[in-house]
Amino acid sequence: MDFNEKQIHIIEAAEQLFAEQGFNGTSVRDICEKAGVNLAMVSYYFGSKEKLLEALFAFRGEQSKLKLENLIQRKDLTAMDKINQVIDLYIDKVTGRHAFHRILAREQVITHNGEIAALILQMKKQNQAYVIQIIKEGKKNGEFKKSVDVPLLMGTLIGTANHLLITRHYYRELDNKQDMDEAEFDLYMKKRISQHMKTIFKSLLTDD
Amino acid sequence: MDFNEKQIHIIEAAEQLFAEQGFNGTSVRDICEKAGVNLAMVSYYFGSKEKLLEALFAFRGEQSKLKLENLIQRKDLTAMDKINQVIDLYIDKVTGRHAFHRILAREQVITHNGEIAALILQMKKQNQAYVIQIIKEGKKNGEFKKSVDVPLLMGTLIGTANHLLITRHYYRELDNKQDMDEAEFDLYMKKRISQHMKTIFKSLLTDD
Amino acid sequence: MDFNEKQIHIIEAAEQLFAEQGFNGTSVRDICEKAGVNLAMVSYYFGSKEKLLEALFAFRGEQSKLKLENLIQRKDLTAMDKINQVIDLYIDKVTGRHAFHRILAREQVITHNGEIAALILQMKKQNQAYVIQIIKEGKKNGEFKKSVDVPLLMGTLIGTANHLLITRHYYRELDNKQDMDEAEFDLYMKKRISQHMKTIFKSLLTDD
Amino acid sequence: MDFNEKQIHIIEAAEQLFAEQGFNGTSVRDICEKAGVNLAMVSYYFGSKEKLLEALFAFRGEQSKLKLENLIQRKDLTAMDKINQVIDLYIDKVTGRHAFHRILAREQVITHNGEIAALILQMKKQNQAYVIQIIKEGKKNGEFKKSVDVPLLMGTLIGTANHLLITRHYYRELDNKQDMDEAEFDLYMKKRISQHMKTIFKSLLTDD
DNA sequence: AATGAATGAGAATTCATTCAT
DNA sequence: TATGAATGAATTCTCATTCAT
Repeated sequence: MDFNEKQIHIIEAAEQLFAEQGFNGTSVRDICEKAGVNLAMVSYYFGSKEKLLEALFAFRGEQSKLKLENLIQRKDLTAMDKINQVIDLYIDKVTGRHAFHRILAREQVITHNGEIAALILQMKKQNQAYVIQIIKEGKKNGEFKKSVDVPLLMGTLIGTANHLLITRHYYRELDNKQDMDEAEFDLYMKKRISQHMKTIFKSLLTDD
Repeated sequence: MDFNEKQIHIIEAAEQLFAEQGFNGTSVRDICEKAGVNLAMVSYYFGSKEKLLEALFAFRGEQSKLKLENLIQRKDLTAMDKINQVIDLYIDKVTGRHAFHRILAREQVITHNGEIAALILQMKKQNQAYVIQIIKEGKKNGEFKKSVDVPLLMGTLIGTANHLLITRHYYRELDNKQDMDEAEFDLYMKKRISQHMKTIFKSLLTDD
Repeated sequence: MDFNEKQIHIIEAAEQLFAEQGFNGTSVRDICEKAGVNLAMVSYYFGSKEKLLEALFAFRGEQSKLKLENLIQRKDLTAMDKINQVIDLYIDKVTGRHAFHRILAREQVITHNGEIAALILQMKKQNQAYVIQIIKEGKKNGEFKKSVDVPLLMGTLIGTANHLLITRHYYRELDNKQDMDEAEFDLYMKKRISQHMKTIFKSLLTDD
Repeated sequence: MDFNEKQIHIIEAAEQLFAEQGFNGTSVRDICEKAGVNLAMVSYYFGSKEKLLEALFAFRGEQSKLKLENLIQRKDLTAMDKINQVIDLYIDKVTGRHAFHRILAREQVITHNGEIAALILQMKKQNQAYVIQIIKEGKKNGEFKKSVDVPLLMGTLIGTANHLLITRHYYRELDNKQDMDEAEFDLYMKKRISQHMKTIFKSLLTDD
């Protein structure tokens, strides 16, 4: 779990490429070229391409939980505020420059690797626990009325954000936004998705 | 667009494997072995592995629109009924034995192929048009009150259904359902997802 | 040695392609497409691709000797006239639309096939015999003085004509004739080669 | 243009095989077996079979010009001597163990590759320039009288030498030299061709 | 007499990985 | 610690040919 600078550099190159081209669509040569390191370095540092993927998951998984942990403990926010921040946090992760979540969206590929599956499961459990806690809190103080299927709700958030991100180029055409530049359109979609998810969460959690 | 029996057989074998292992993770050898045909048949019938994927999209795309078309014209259903049926129709497609939609969920891989991207865009446009029509109808007759971002709502349906399907094995563990057999658990998840999506749609479309 | 219309049609298609792309560079599929016949026809009619080449040699070899035979018997021409006509006849064959001689120029490929080698040898012997006869005649009547290595002289004619034909596009650039159209340039080269070869033959056969 | 020992070894193996069997008739497997290297080495070192051919042309092309350059500058030789040496130099190249010129004789195959065509054109231009210079020199000092089509004369030298080399086995039979061993016959042919070409050049360049 | 379907063998190339240095 | 060279296995695709009809 301790990666040196060069290893991190390789992991980040791999992350980009895996997100863009998939695991099988990315060659070790591609990764090393992008990272500007010798072809043998992946095997040397990680043992194999598959182990590099594991390293990537271990590396990014580590970083993920911190923000949620902090969020949950804040006293100055309502439960709804927190939920909204969770939403934006997820959307940020999915749309952000770290391509990790785009890789997660293709988990199938990875399913065969027990090591990785375990990491993902653990991450999901933890995140879910945080959200459940927020909702519990909201119910206790009367903000939230209804009961809700939290795991599915989290799946909705992740699934929707991922899907819309991956297929955003279709929305560009469907909405006739071809004149926007890439960055502008990404921001536009991000806000739109955020708004949409918040509406959903609010509907499901409150009486209106 | 006219495929003979053998071609369809190969397409179906490919569909399964592409869904399970991704396009790049599936070799022509795999496909031919699964289909029980000679290794050269993919090239012979489709020209290349990529063209086989195109054929798959052309083949399944064709079949998809019919059901929605029929649904929309029924006079005996309320708009909400129709929406609920649309939801079940999608979930059926995603969870059904035709693995086509699981492949769609990895559209990135495919994006580089203009032929396929065009097919998908067209399909999406059409499906969206149907749903918009249902919602319009619902508004007109007073069933639906609120305005809603239909493209994102469709994305929510597809994204959520896909994601939950793909990651369903996590829910097995999260919910302690390890004792259910595969089929039973799939049915359970299907119902749960359906319920969940219907709740979301209802919340967004009506005043409760 | 009796070919029906369809067989001749295939042979002619093959002739063109073999000349342009070589024997190994031409697929049976190419030939059948060019000839507009079913892919199985080459095997059906000729047994194999190699046998098709044999058939081509047998077919064109047959046609070749007639003109020389006629030429030799004419009484109205001097030996020098006849030699000059032999030169033009060869150049015509090499530059003409029948690509047969362009294939001959790549005999190496073919050398392994005894059947074909025998055909070529026989053809060469015969043609040489004709030329030797003309030269004998010329010496007898005092036209030609010198002795000459006839086989090599024939080789010079064929080798030069073939080589210049094959590499004629280089001469286009070397001579700055890029503005001439294909046909015009071919005619220009043909005349130039003819003139050149006649000068050589005259030098070698007469006292000037 | 800088090849290591192993690359040169592969190039030389390829050279032999391309000369014997043509480019299309030679598989990468053949080349690697002959060179005693791993099958993947051709791709590894040259990128592709086609690029290997380019490398071969670049490699041999480089070596070719040096000898002519030296020859032209010698003060102890008459122009005729130099011409005769040019002839022998070409015949040596064509008959020598370096199979490069036998490949050149099949230039058609290669024509589609612009890289190679350019290399050949440049080589031809240069060689021609050298010969033109020798002839100019000869005319200036009164050795040569007549004007001559130098490009065609060079074509005659190359075309004839190539053709006679390629078809030398026919001459074995035509001349009843079946009892000579391979090396002896090659030497015999070489001398004969040399004599023949010198006679032609002398006839065309001088008054007798 | 003719052909569409099928196939086994072989083609070139790419891949992840290893190893001597 | 780092790497250039090397490689065996696997990849997709093309090929000439066969065969049932």
